[in-house]
Amino acid sequence: MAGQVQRQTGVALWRQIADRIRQAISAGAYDETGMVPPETVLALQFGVNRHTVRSAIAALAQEGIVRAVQGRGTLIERKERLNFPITKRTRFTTGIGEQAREMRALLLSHSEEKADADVARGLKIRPGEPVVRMETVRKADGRPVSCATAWFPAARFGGMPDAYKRTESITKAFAELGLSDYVRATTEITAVHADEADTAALELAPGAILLITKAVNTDLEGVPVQYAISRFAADRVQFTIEN
Amino acid sequence: MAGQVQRQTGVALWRQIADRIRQAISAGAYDETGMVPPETVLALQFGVNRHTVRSAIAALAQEGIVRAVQGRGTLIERKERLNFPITKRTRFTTGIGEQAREMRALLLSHSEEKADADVARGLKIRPGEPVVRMETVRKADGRPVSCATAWFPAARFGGMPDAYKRTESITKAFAELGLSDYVRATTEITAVHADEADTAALELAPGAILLITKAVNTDLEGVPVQYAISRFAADRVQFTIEN
DNA sequence: TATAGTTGTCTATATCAATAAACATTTAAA
DNA sequence: TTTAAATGTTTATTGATATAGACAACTATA
Repeated sequence: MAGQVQRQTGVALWRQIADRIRQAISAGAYDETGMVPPETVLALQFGVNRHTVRSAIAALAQEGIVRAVQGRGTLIERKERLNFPITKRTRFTTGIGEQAREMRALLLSHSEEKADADVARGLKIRPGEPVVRMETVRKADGRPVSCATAWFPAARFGGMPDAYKRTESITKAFAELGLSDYVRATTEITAVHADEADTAALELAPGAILLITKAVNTDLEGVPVQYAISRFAADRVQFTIEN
Repeated sequence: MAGQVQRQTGVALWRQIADRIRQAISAGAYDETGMVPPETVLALQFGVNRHTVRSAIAALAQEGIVRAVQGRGTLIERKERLNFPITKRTRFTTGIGEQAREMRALLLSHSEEKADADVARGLKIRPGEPVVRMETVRKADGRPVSCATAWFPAARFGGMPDAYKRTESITKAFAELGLSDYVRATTEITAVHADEADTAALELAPGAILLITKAVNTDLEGVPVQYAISRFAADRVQFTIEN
């Protein structure tokens, strides 16, 4: 873990250090001991006071990633990064499903609305045409992985919210509505800092990073059936594109 | 631009606000006027003091994104986000090339070394086999877009650094070395906070986000010819995956 | 030439972030 | 039972961050 922390950047040192340790844990840097190095060692490594390191560790403990035990050291509690393959047949459940014991997909809310310019472009319909909108959260072993907003053409998939709520699966919901197969047409990926709403919904550390995908799924004739903007907790996932 | 800023997160308010404004500019939120809203309006919007907004704007001015003019307002100087398609035939120059006036690819350093476990897995060779390693920076219109570390099997592509330095293109360098075509096999995408070295190399705002790709290119027989880890300035690029 | 609207500067104060040094408490091993 | 090594607590001090209010300087427009 080379490289020093930066001062006067608007990002507190304890937060930079917390981010670095979280990343090191996720990369398996402390797998031999299962513990974070002693506070004094970290303080020396980062060139800061021990109290600053303690603030960082307190933040990681708050996230449930480590647990400090007096006299022993700081134990690593959780170490995860889910892999999410993006392919022509991208499905959440088969992509992440095998990597976690329990998968949940929750429908937070839904509504019928008119397509705005962005949605219309994604679904290749005219702006103003009716679409069904769903807000969902997906969890792996109880931990939120992503928030998503998805739109479907209302005429064809008006029953989507109901079917999704029952099946907890886009694929199964599509099947119930008569669409047995679909493919991923395009995926757009960006990264931003999480805003307040997503920080709460994804149970993130404040100021955390989101990976954002904008995806279009089509039926086998190439007609768009779903446009979705998903927001992933960047420190819990990675994407893999296989060509 | 809904949502308030968060306090006591280790990320200074002026920095959160700078990030939000930068993003809003990039999304085209102020295209009508070409100006950022007045400081008093922003202060009200974000629920902070005007001085805090001024700190944010000062940071953006430092980055060259806006320019504050007394009596007039704060003008938007630069507004960019390059699109980077990831396909079977992913090439940097054809992907980004058309979106910028001038493209440069600079070789910072290179060396011959033994493949470590990660590189060996990528190139499907045995750990310890000789590889050529190159550190490169790619720029669009003078602004750094990405830093990359690339490895090539030394036996086959020992001349890579020299060819790359002359041609400023992986594709052309491969061609010179007898490989007329290659395809992208896998791409892995993650996001992290930039460390000090990348902040400097990419001329980033401190604490900025990096999009990281780990990619393997193979020849037409499927033999790996390149393994590369690229680090992109997240607020300057987006990836598009077409299936 | 006023005037409204904007950015620039100044002073003062409160809170958060970071350092420093010393000591207490707990754990594990000698 | 010591002892070393680790985390926990306390106090004090400094610098960065944020708020508050007032006023100056500049621009565009009525």
